[in-house]
Amino acid sequence: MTGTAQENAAARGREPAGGAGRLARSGLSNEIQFLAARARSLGTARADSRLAALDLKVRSYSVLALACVPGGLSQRDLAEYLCLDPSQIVALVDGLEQRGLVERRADPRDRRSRVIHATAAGKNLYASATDAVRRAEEVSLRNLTDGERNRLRGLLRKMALTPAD
Amino acid sequence: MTGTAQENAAARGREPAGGAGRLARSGLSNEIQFLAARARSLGTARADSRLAALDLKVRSYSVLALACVPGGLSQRDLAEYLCLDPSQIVALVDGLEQRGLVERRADPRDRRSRVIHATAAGKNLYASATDAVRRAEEVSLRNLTDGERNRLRGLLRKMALTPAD
DNA sequence: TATTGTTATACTCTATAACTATA
DNA sequence: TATAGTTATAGAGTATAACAATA
Repeated sequence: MTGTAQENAAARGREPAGGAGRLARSGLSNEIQFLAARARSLGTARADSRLAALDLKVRSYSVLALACVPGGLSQRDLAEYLCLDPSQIVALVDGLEQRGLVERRADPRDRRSRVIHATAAGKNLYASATDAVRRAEEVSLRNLTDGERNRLRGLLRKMALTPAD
Repeated sequence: MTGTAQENAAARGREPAGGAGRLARSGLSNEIQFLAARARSLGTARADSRLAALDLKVRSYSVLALACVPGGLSQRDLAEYLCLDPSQIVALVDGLEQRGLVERRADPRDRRSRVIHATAAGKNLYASATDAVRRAEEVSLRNLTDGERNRLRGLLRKMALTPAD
């Protein structure tokens, strides 16, 4: 066997399954935004299926992760970090709070604000959840070396984590 | 003025707006999947707002883009590339077809399949749409050099465009 | 038997506006 | 007057199963 599967398919005069070869030549596949969207779609599906055993999804897992940040974060902060509307945070925090995983604490410096903290149970579940998410991410990144993963992480941080417009 | 805005904020003893500093230290912000999801959220919002003038969204724009690939693609292919269920493609193609932007053609080699082709009007609109999308992407990538953009594109292609599990 | 496109349906997610309590 | 959280509601997106036509 010589050459890649795609080269072999091309040598046989047809595209690989699903016509992925033609996609690779479309303008879309050179758009960083499209690639990020595809990476996200494939990745959340993989993570959701692994988080299901813990009765979590990527969305609730993300809230739990931020609730584990020392000092906690306000619901406003959660909305901003997760690119969700503040009204959507309510149900997510409600669900975790009813399971005893997080709690809303009063902010002594601003009584309008509620600071979300993970409970001990929440931190325990978060530890299991990060393992599940890491295994899912391992699948998504299977074609990248450690060095490539670090470079990709740095570039994405620069793209997605820098101050807004 | 010396130092970054974040350093200045830290020097004043508080976090930058929205507590972004604390986010940067959370485990979440080191997950490539989370960063890809954030990049996608911010990017699609920017692109959608610019595509609105053309009566398109990122989803319909993506279908139009693939319809412009020479030879066209089956609806099954569209679903696979866009990570959507085949049943969702129907309404997207319907909408574009009713506007005369794409057409369903019979596949002579498989009469079950319909090949989606962009019309001349569709190709014209696609040209305007790619400009709009490029301007939106420019905002998302404003902190990256050309070299960094090329590296990011290559890494994302490797991550999101390689054969499935 | 399996696959393509399609329809129908229910479910989740998302966006918007309004309300309350605080600031 | 503005902001944090909340509620209600409508709209958009998504997943599933079933069906007809074709392979």
